[in-house]
Amino acid sequence: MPESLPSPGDSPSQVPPAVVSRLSLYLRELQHLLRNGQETTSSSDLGDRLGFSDAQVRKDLAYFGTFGHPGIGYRCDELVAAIKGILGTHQDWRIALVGVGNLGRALLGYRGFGNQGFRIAAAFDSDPAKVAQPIDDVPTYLLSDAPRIVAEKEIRLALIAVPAPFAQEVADLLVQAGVHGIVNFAPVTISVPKTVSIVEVDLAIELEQLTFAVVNKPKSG
Amino acid sequence: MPESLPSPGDSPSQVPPAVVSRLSLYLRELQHLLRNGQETTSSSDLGDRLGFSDAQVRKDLAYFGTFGHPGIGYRCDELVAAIKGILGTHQDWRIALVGVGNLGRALLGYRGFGNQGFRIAAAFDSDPAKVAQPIDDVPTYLLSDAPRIVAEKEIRLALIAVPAPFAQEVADLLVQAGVHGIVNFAPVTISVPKTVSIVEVDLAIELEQLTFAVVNKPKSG
DNA sequence: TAGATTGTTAATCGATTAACAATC
DNA sequence: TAGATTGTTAATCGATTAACAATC
Repeated sequence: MPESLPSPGDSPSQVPPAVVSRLSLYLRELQHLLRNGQETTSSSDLGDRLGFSDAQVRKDLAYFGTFGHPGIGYRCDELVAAIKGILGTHQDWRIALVGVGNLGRALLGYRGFGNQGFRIAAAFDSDPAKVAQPIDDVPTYLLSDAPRIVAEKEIRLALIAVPAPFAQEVADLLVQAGVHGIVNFAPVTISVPKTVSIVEVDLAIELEQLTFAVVNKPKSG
Repeated sequence: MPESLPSPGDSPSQVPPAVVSRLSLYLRELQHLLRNGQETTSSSDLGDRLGFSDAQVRKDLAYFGTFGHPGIGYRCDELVAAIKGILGTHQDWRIALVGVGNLGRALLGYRGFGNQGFRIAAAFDSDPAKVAQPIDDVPTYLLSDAPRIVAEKEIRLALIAVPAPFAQEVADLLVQAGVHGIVNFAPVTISVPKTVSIVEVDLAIELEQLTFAVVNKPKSG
């Protein structure tokens, strides 16, 4: 039987960042197994599916507690709940989206946040024409209303989908408004206070990782 | 004066993956410096801007050759050319996009590939209605035409932007058609032969990394 | 020249892997 | 019970940092 579920904030102060991203992969795979009716799994099964060793799966989880059953493995539903607790996604998170261009609209239309505990609760743009009406049921506002709306709706995360030259000022405004975490899609490094977390997603960089790998493959053309 | 430019494929067989992703960040920052008229930089300047140590910048570059000038630093244009050579983006890459939904259309409309050496040369979907006409000047085709079009246009990279349940079969088809590298936006782990490179981009996972960081911040609410 | 900065080696630090007693 | 599998410790491996001679 597992210990009491971990509550967010309990995590040991020094967990390697790589561990946290694997946790997300474990979660995704466990949810997949559950959908297929599989009730338990083991560190070697889970590792095999994702390309990690059984030892790594167990070590990663051990940073946060003991969630398995010796001789049995892990109950998928228990481990899902445990990992959600660790990642902080047992609660729902409201998100602000800034920038209602092509990418912004795609993010607004993306189903797939929902079942992971995320919801875009407001979208902002500085162009009045783009925020004239709700998009995919998400209310839209002028960027200048962000401080008020973020406070009212208790929004803590934001997605920045504006052109690169505006990303830093938008980030500053969001931080000012009380946002604690930002995913930045603009291809520029932005700086935020140490109290704010940031994740950068840059498509060109992902593609460069790919070309490097392709060009340096052992052999195949 | 730098050695001859590295040509793709020259890279030492064992370069840590983290080094390659920093290389992309160096490139992005160097291009930013160039646009601002800055002709040279140093490992400590570059490191400061991105949050790395000067030693790390120099060590990363040393995996691939010597590109700096002792006492002077690095000429931005030389280093840009060198890094593009390493990453393989000195040449242009043609890309296939599969899945013309919300995300697919956003990717088609994304300006920002272009100046990094990438171009979406064809878009595919299995719904005839979605591929009735070009989108943002990109020709669209039925997915079943992918093998022929990929060969004709000498496409080597692909973006998968289809719903999760279809991602694996689309990947299989693309590999069959001769694609060497895939960026997968579907929230599912897909497997490809060892000769094919893959990069996974999952928005929910990025957000989970963020909530973990937010929930575990030293202190701030 | 003196000051700045590289490329590289050696030392430190951190993460992964292997092994195994404890458990079901 | 015998077989399976965990959680954890110790050993290995790899990446980062610090230091410095060489260079401009």
